[in-house]
Amino acid sequence: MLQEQKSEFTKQTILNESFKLFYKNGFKTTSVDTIMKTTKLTKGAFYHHYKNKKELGLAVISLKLQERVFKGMIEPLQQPGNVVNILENTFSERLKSFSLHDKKHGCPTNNFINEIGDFETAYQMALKQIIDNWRDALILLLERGKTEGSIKQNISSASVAVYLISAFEGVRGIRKLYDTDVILDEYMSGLSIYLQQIKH
Amino acid sequence: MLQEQKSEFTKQTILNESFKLFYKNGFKTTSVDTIMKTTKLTKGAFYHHYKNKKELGLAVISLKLQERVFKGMIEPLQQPGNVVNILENTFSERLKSFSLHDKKHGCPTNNFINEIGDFETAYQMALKQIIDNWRDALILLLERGKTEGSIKQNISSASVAVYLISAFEGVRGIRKLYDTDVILDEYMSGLSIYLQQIKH
DNA sequence: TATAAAAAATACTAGTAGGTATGTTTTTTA
DNA sequence: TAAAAAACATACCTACTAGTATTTTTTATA
Repeated sequence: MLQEQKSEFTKQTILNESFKLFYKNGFKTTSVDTIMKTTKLTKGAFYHHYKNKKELGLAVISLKLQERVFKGMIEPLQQPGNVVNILENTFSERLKSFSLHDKKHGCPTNNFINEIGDFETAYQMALKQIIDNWRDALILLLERGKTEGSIKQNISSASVAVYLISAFEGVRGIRKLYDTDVILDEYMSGLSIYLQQIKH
Repeated sequence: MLQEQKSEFTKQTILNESFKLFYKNGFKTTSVDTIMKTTKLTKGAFYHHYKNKKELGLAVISLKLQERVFKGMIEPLQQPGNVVNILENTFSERLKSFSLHDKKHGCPTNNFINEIGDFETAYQMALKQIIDNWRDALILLLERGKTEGSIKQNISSASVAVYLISAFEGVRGIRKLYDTDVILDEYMSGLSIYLQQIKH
């Protein structure tokens, strides 16, 4: 295999395994040794590709988490159709689509935010980028709804966007405490009530 | 000093310092050594009063966190007055009352939930208790509102309760990423919009 | 006031953490 | 095909981790 391809493959493998382990066991409490054991590689390989654990953490945030939020929560907003329907579908369907694993361990982005969002500026900024992108995409959709007449004119799109994101991330955490989906069903019903209010 | 009093004082000191350090730096990443250094006591004292770190963690959850949520978010719900006003005041005033430290580090309960809510059943259950109490208190208030005619009859109190809690906990995390209170203002405005919908 | 018991201090263990120094293997290139 | 460079492996270092064993100090009690 070409050296460049092989090297890139190794780096991606480390990144992917790291994401999984951070998601399952937390960032700070997952050691470089543990990561490299799952990749069947050694520490030498790790420190050849990444400067240190911090650089890996930032890579997981700006590559894995960013992509996950984009595909799951932002891209679905950019379709044509009724704005309120898109909102309800995006938030509800996303929740329904989660595996047991993903329900148990919450939102990987929210986990990072709560674990290291107040730890170092570099992490803070990388995570902020994700939320800002999400918020902006929601605002854009809500403004389209106002233009099309499906969303009330007198409500602040930014406020609705932030409230929607907050509730979603919040319930992803709270669900960790329960063994059933009752809390998710209640969330979805609570979301519906909210969307009724912003509908024109 | 009486032995019993002195002993209880020491145990409380360890508990209080632990809460502060867990809040600031996380549970898993705060060592028993670090805790005992701030108390000016030694490891011998710690392991005399607590079986292990897990027991301490559970004590912080069921004593410190429980009390904090009760005083800040449950007790204010149990006053007489218009239900919608009580809800708006409780959630908004609480946010406004937070110090810079508390804004920076989010909600200590939510931090525990996201860090170890999926780690061990014992933690899960202790944390679940807090959320259940909060949820129950909100449902009780909303049901009173329905009886009094200030809250719409056809909305599920449990759903509204869960959505309110989720959004509150969610924004406490997200605020960590920002250096300003803009996100909190947007949350509060988004909350207002929600409460308009459930008002009769 | 001697003795027992509780509270706390000291010294230690075995295991894990991030990171480094150096060696070996593989691939590229001249 | 030999030398250079990149990819990866091995061995190790220092600092820190939860927890234990033992000793000293303080307090209660007979």
